[in-house]
Amino acid sequence: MSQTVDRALSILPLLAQGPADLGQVAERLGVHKSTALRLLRTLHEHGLVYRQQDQRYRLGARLFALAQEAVENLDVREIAHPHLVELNESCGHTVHLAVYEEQEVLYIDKVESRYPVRMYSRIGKPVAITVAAVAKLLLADLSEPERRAVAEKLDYPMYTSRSTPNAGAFLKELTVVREQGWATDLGGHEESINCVGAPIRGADGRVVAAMSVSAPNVVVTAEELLTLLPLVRRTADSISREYSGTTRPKKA
Amino acid sequence: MSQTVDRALSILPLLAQGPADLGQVAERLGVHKSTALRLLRTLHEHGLVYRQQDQRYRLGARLFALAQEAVENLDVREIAHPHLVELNESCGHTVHLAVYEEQEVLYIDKVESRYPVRMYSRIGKPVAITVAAVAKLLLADLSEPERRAVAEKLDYPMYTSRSTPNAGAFLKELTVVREQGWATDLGGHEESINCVGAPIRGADGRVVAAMSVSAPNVVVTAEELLTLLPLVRRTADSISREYSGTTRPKKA
DNA sequence: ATGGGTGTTGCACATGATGCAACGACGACT
DNA sequence: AGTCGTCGTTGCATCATGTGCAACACCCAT
Repeated sequence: MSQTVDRALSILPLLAQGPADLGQVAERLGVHKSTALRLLRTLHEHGLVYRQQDQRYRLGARLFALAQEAVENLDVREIAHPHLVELNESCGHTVHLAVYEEQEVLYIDKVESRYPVRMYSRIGKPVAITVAAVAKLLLADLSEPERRAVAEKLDYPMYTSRSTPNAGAFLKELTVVREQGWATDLGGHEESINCVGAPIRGADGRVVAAMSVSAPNVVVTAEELLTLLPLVRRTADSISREYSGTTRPKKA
Repeated sequence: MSQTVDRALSILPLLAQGPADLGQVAERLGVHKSTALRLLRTLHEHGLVYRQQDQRYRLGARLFALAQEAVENLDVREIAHPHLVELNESCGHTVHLAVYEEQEVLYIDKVESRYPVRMYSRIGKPVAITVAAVAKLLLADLSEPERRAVAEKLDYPMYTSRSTPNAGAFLKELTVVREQGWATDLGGHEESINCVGAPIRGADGRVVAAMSVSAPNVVVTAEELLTLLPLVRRTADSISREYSGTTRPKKA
């Protein structure tokens, strides 16, 4: 809508692919060098873009700070976190929390049991939307036309032989998930990893987030993991209750 | 430099403090509502801003994705990570990696030993620049006038009684660090926590990053932690060598 | 019904963004 | 050493673009 801003913002994803010099930016934006320069300078002033020694531009530090603050302001996360930790302590597996936004599902919290894995490598990263348990839960709550629209637009990469193959299968799965109120991912993303998840609902009953427990085959079988389902659902419900309590419903 | 973009970008930190509605944004920007609307729409199209059910705006998901990709493109981090893990395994303490950028020092990697702490609460967050070992290392490498300029501009919060009290003390400390090639933070940020750090240098000898090992008093005394210094320095040097090898020096 | 509070649209104006061309700095190549 | 080529930078004239206004549409509360 605003051409100037539009152009400026287009620089960010461009630089996300790697550093670029002024000429490259101008070219890929389709504008004159001087224009690109001014945009970059403005981005620079706001710390979104950084100029390294070789004069090339790359994404800047303020982006982290912003993403940081953004995630910390999500009240669902705030409320859910202690519950996630508790669940993790009682079952020992990895626990995820995710939300849906603009056709994307992304993790906003994670509690990992054993290894001190680089957690940020996941947080913020888009989830494998067609197979993850949390993704199914979040999408299942959309209205039927919305679900259909999203399902059509998605790609269906076959991570494994048990990945969701196409839109039809996905919609069907969503219907099941919607009715049963929980979801699984049995080796659909990585052959040896299974997940069980449950939805977190706001005061109006709509799904605002989803959580899941993941564990590799080598630790527990899928059947064993499924025995955790009641516990997962209880946890999700606790979070829902607490969240509904603090949040004053704006809608009917 | 570009007024429109400048205004648009000013919205981001504003929203970082919490969701806001159109009126609030317009007011705090000092522009007409319709202007704010157009800016927000543009930000929205790029996914940097999200509109929640109550119509208020908050920071959007793409921000994470961008911050994500940004950090993953830092080649120092890529190279350093395995070394950090190794160091962590041999000493058991928390290991940090940080860089300097635009008068700020920020963590870009962290390996934590025991607890599955919410690691992202730190990564990307600005470091306590006047006391942290890594901050001293990074700033010590600046030219003398730069150091002075930065030191003057900083605040010197007294986190503890051993925090760096003022610019003079800080500059003095930087000189020491510069000469000895390593740095410590002995309870300067949190009373019970000590750190030892060493610089990582590029092919041209300039400090490109800094790493440190941190441990609370209750686990090891400061003296014991200092015995790790040789190991920390060796690790930093290994990273430096590897980084210098892969990076083709652009400057003399 | 009525009022105040939102968010939204269309439009006339001029501000501010644009591309050009010329300059300067630096390195490379001969 | 000299010259060419590349890249970033600047000032400027043009007019496309962003701007604020005022009116409208909407929702909720009274």
